[in-house]
Amino acid sequence: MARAATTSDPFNAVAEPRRRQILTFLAGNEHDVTEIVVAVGLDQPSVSKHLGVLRRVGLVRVRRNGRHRLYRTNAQALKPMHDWTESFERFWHHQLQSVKERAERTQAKIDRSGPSRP
Amino acid sequence: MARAATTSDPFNAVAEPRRRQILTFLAGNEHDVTEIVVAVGLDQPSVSKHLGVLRRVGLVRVRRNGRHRLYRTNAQALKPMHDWTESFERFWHHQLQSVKERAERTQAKIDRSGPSRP
DNA sequence: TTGACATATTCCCATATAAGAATGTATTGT
DNA sequence: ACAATACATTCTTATATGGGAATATGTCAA
Repeated sequence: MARAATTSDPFNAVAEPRRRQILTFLAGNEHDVTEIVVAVGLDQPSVSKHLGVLRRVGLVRVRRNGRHRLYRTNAQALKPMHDWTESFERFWHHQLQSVKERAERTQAKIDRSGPSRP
Repeated sequence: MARAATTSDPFNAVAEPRRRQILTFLAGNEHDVTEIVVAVGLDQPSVSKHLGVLRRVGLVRVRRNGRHRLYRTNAQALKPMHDWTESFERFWHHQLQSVKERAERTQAKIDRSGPSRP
């Protein structure tokens, strides 16, 4: 069996680099499909399929305007990912702190050993 | 072609729910493989394979202790994901703000229309 | 050395995709 | 109504897994 469907899991939907690229492009401003095609350098059907995935997991919203469809990133749908990664924040702080302290101890040792000589 | 290899992209490595589960379990405390097997309810070979993926992308570190291998989450490797999602933070704030303002306008309209009646 | 225990690796298979090509479907302008 | 424009969908195919089973590797204890 393979992993959970990209169509139901934001983590999986975002695992595809092109889709991240699209989400970044659509953050802030609406764009129609043709503009997205130009921006990401993929053919139109591929873009439409990626947009379909993003739409099904709620990562983008669509609005119709004549024969154009205007897409934009629904940033709120990324908040769960942000929250999940954030739950590790205190650990990477710990680790960075450890590295820093070790470096300081090492430096102190060097200092105590007196001036370096050729 | 399929997506970027799970072995080279942290986003993709984390797309698998079991691996997220493992990372959460290994955050803060070291655990050997048998403990992980019990914690996530998978068979040992599957766990070892997931750990292999996580190790190759740097999301976990290993330390050998006798015949045991102690794994722990390398939280720092999650920071890029945190940063990426965070770049959308101002947009979801905007959107939440819009929702809030619309609600307030609606409420004001209701208030102006006078007390409700049966 | 032998055996038990802890892990990793390999092989096989079913499934999920992503890209590419071709085709279908609206919607607008004339 | 008709052609053109803008997208979506379907079909096919090559590839990447994830799980299960079996097996290999490594390390400690007696």
